[in-house]
Amino acid sequence: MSRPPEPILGLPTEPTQARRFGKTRTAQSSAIAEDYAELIADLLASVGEARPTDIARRLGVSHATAIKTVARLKREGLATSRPYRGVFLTEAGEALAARVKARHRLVVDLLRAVGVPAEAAEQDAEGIEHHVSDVTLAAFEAYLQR
Amino acid sequence: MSRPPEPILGLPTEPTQARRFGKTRTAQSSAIAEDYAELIADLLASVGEARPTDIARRLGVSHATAIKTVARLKREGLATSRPYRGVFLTEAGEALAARVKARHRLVVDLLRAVGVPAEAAEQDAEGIEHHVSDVTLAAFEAYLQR
DNA sequence: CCTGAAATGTAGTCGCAGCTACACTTTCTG
DNA sequence: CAGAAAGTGTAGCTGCGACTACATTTCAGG
Ligand SMILES: [Mn+2]
Ligand SMILES: [Mn+2]
Ligand SMILES: [Mn+2]
Ligand SMILES: [Mn+2]
Repeated sequence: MSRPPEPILGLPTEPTQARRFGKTRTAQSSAIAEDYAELIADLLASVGEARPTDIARRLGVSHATAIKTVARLKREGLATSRPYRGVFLTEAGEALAARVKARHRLVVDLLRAVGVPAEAAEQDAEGIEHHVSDVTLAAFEAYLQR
Repeated sequence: MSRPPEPILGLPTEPTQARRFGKTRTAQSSAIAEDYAELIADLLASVGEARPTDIARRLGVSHATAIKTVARLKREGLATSRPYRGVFLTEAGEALAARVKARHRLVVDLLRAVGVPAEAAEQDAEGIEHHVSDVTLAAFEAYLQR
């Protein structure tokens, strides 16, 4: 007979903590897809096309890396592309990009609102955004409208 | 002759954006080490030892994964361990754990302060914490003392 | 309209973080 | 104190995201 999960002083319960870390890992694995979707949408909107080289330069990675990751987006139904013809977003990809872009803005705004300097806010938001849940996002929105 | 880097409407300049994404990638690669250090310190403080199985259960990963990652921490000079004898932190590891723990608390407190519900704050902080720079952290602290 | 530069694609390698399976050691317990 | 249970370690596999090197295709200037 195994002992019942005895809670430890100050620490969350074991399954609770495991679930939290697990969700964080999941969020992390979608982070790159989110950034690609957002960036591709931005490029399509501002310059009319999203070429692998441009994506790569903006992300600071090699073009080979960008191309491989775009292949993953295609596998996941977020993007389309044909050889030598640039990258586009599917409906799902555009929807993701829109959500991600709105969230990005909100996170930056919240950081600015609590006194974080502009460049730090932009920098940190790039990572933070991927870990902000809908509940938290709603709280940010409420806070900003107060 | 290559065209001068013409800025694009609404988008950050190319090198700026690349630098931001790069820093985010770097932060991400230290995230796991940070969580391990914090957790090992917590276990040592609360139950007196940090066994691979406990670490694994708390993180929600297999014990094999925990052991491999601890090996990486040892390589990086953050932890020590001997076969079948549990894991300990080096001075560097303890210093990291202390910083990480303080930052974790501050992030949760900030989220709570702007109206994020308790569980969402705890959950999201687990990922957010790894992307909060010192500048942002200072701003959080100032805000909380307003 | 040719040709060289730029972009694109592909192959192969690496480290990390996950997993399962299995072997071995330590600890607990009847 | 012997055997069972629990913990530990190792091997081998996967996918991802990064890289370099090289081959191929497109495209723009002369
Ligand atoms: Mn981002
Ligand atoms: Mn973003
Ligand atoms: Mn964390
Ligand atoms: Mn933490």
